[in-house]
Amino acid sequence: MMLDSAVRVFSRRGFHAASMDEIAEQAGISKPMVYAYLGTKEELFVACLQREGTRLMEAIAAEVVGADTADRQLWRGLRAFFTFVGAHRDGWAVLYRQARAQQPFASASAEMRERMVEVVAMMLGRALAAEGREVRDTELQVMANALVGASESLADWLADHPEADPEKTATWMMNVAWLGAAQLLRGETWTP
Amino acid sequence: MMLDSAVRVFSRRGFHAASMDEIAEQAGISKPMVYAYLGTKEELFVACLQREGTRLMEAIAAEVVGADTADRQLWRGLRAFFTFVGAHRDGWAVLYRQARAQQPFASASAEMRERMVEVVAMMLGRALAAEGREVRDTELQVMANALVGASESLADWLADHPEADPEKTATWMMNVAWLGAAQLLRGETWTP
Amino acid sequence: MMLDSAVRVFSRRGFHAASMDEIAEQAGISKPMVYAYLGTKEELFVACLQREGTRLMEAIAAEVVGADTADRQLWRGLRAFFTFVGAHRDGWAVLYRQARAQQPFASASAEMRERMVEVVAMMLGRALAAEGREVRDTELQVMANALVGASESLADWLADHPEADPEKTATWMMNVAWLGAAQLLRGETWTP
Amino acid sequence: MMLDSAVRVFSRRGFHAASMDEIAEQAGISKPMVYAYLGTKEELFVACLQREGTRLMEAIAAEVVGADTADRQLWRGLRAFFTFVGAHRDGWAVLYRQARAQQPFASASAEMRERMVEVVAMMLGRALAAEGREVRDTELQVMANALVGASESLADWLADHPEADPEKTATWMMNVAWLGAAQLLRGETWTP
DNA sequence: AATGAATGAGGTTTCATTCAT
DNA sequence: TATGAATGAAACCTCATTCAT
Repeated sequence: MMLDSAVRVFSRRGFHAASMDEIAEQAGISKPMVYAYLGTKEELFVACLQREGTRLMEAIAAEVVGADTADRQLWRGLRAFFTFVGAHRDGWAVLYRQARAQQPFASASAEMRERMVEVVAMMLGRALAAEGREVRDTELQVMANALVGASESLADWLADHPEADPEKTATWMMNVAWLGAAQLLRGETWTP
Repeated sequence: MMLDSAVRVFSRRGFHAASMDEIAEQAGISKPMVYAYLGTKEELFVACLQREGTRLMEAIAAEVVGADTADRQLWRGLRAFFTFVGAHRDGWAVLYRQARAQQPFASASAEMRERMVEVVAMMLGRALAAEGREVRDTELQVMANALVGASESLADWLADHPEADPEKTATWMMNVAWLGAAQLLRGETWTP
Repeated sequence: MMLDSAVRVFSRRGFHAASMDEIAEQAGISKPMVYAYLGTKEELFVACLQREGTRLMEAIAAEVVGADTADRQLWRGLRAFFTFVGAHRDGWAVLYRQARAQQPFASASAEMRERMVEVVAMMLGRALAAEGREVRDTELQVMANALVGASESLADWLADHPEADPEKTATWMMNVAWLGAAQLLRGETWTP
Repeated sequence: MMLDSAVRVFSRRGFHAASMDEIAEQAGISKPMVYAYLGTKEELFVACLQREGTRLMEAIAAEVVGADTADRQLWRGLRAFFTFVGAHRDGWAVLYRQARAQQPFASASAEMRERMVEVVAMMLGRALAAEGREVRDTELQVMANALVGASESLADWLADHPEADPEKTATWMMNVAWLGAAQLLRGETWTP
């Protein structure tokens, strides 16, 4: 399928170095077709990004749904995330990294990220509410942001280490996120 | 100065969209001079990256030095980091993001990041040793990676929110990193 | 045709001064087409050289074939050569001259010339053998080299003198080559 | 000296690839000096050409002067020529080759060559007159042209074969020129 | 799930050449 | 046998993008 070829080429070469010629060739069709169906190179990239992004979101949502407590929600979300990234090693992570850096996609990817952060923030918010506590929204945002950033970072690490295990990575991430450095240093651990 | 102009243009446009013409013009000199002094476009970008990277490292190192306990080291490092990023809003964060995505610089920036992660890992390792505990090296790496990732993420956030306060951001980050979500949810906080 | 334009422009301006822009314009197409079909500027020049060289070689070979004695072979070869050069006045001679001087083509053109010299040397060798005589190979080579050089020289002269007659030039060359100055001075002549 | 450096660089790199920077560096002075004393790159090349050309001419003239008969004049001229070329292996031949091919020097080098051809033609003319014979001027020109061309060719050959002996080369050339192929094939030789 | 052929526009890079000292 | 620093101009090459079929 066309988008698959595009994702592959964009990942391998990077947005700029990727040529429409190569993408068309990979897809086994002619360039004008690519333009007819997906439009401009930029639009094509955005299309790739959105498809992959949606898939990721859905994968996570599907997993999180069944959990009740905050920590189990977080855990399942993380596991789904890393599993997805691990399964699309040179798809998602690379594409996403590009999108965040390349000027014309900054907004598109920022928006996606925003959605993600929002979800995490909401999750944390609900957990707080359940404890009868409340936190200013900004703090929640920042906390969520940090969690997302840490996850992205480990996702990159995962994409670069083919031998690494997604589930184990998720566990580590969960520990860092849930317990924090202090507890970890004290020997506490969180296990599913 | 020439590097300043280059940093500015690279940040605004992105590596590829940045033209040597614009950089030269910004610097108030002619293109051949840029080539004479900094070499190729790629070399120029690397030069920018290195200068900013070095400055950042130095800023952090200078602050960390005076701290004794692990948490204070972490705190001071974070504060220095966010202060620096806040002061160079469209310098470091953007450049660094680019470097990580753009093919030819992937390795160079990966190396820099590796150094950073290494430092954090070492810090955590020493803290562990002080507690008489020991952890497998990979786990340390992953933990450090997560912390660095979270910080990068907040750095981006900071770069995108001109009104945000670096020191406060650092505090939040410290809380997330040190206490973890669980403690935070319980209402605990870490304060300098 | 594209190669024709290229030959024309290369001849007029010289390899370096010739611009791909001008070649494309002469051919009535756009620059990218030139690159698409013939490749790099260097490759384009080589293509010109080879086409013209092959044509020349074929023209000579076709004529020489029918001759039996050494002098008639030489005569026919020379006639074919000068006729060809006369008919492509600003093609072959100029291109060839360039190739010999321009660094990147030195070896390619040297090779072509070597083939030519080899042919002449072989012809002389056979003539000698027919007379029951034998000569060291180096001497044969040098002699052939001299003949080829003399021919090249007259070819240049012919290219520069539009009014000159190729066949008459061939006759002169034949006389010089076959009889040598001594005989010519004595009033002897060789006629077809 | 400046011209020496220029000759060396032009020979090694070719006119175009030679950079004024390298020439100045070789000469151990600064570029503006080169411009101050020798002018433009083209003028510099012409200056090289003329100096070397003059030296060659003088070397030949000095030798020819003492000879009486035509064949001895020719012989001495040839010997002087090849000796000179042999002694300046990568000076004269390469420079001259370039000059003949590179557009802006075509006329300058043609003129030099014309002088040479003229001298040879005159020599042949005198020899003919001494024999009481007379030939149309054009024929004389063409004959001289052929001789000069053959010599140039062997000069190139000599420049490319460091082990070759100039005097022996001159002898071969003399034989070809004086006796012609027919006599050589019959086993006749000319010896000084 | 058409395409081959064509192009406009732009970018990096390199030098010959010249001021200002 | 002055020079360091600067530049204008131009050349090669590539690619996203579109007609004409």
